[in-house]
Amino acid sequence: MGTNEEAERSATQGGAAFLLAQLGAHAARAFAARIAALDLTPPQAGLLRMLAATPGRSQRRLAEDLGMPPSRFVPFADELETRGLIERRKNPDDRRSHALYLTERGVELLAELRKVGAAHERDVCAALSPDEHTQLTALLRRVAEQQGLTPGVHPGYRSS
Amino acid sequence: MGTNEEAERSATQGGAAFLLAQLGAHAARAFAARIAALDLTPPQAGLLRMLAATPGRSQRRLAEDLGMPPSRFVPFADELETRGLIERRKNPDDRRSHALYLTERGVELLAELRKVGAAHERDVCAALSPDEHTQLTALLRRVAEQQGLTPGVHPGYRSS
DNA sequence: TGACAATCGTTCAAATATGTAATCATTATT
DNA sequence: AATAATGATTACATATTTGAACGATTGTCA
Repeated sequence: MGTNEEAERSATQGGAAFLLAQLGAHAARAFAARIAALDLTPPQAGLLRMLAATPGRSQRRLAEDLGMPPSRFVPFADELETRGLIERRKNPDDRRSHALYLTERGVELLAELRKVGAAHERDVCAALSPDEHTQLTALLRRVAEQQGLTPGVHPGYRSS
Repeated sequence: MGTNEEAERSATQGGAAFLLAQLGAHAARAFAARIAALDLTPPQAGLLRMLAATPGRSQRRLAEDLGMPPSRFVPFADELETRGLIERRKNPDDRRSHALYLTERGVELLAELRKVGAAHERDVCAALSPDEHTQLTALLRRVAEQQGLTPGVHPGYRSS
């Protein structure tokens, strides 16, 4: 009678949690492919966004929110600084920490990034009507909030 | 007027695509933490599910669907075989390929896995009413289908 | 004030993971 | 029968990631 099959499907493979993981990986990969045209990886794009939202943060806190160990953050920020997208300044109040800021070029690239993000959003949700799109976003936002996720922060990699 | 802020939020950080990526990573990580109690990683759980769905497939096809190169699949299957969860049998029709099957213990562990999956589903969607839960699942399923995702297959890692 | 612990950024070496190419057995092609 | 192609495996070379250690600076407390 196929009840067995139905139960299995709904439990692990067809449930919302699995679909979230599957679609999340798909959306992340598609986004990565798009921003590769700007020579950016998702964590790099994340840093630019974080600096636009709250400039002048220390590397340690940024690394924490990005979910990477400080030792890995150093070469990560190095490349972005070499490319002239971000800037390290000495914090006058605490001279051992570096405050990070977007450069002018960084702000420009962020504008490009937003265009790409909008196109990505449209593409991923192409199956839905405008109403449904709004509906989905609202549901997801509530789930994210209840799960304790920080808005706008994508913890790509976990660590110690 | 805050319109600027609003636009930025909706474009990249608050859109459905970003929420999908964020929630997907969160759900995947939470699931990984749960099945760690069974000494399983997400790819390992995926293989068990795939073998339950269609037994006797060749390693190459399984590796393909799992998104890993065949060379990496070998030690991956080795461990599961050592632990007595899966079994390699010579395919009589084509003796160079190995057909993979679940052992009895593998079937038992899969039952445990389903319980964990159900608990995970409940936890992730705790913010939603039963109706909303159904609604979300339906929306996600349509998006997944339109994006061309294979049902029940989570391409954890991409490769060549 | 001065000694000591804690923090930030950084570097470095070791462990780990990952992909590519070569290898062996078997099967398909001609 | 000779040759090409395929599946599983191995070997190796390379990249990634981690954890500890270090110098510089700041906080704490006697």
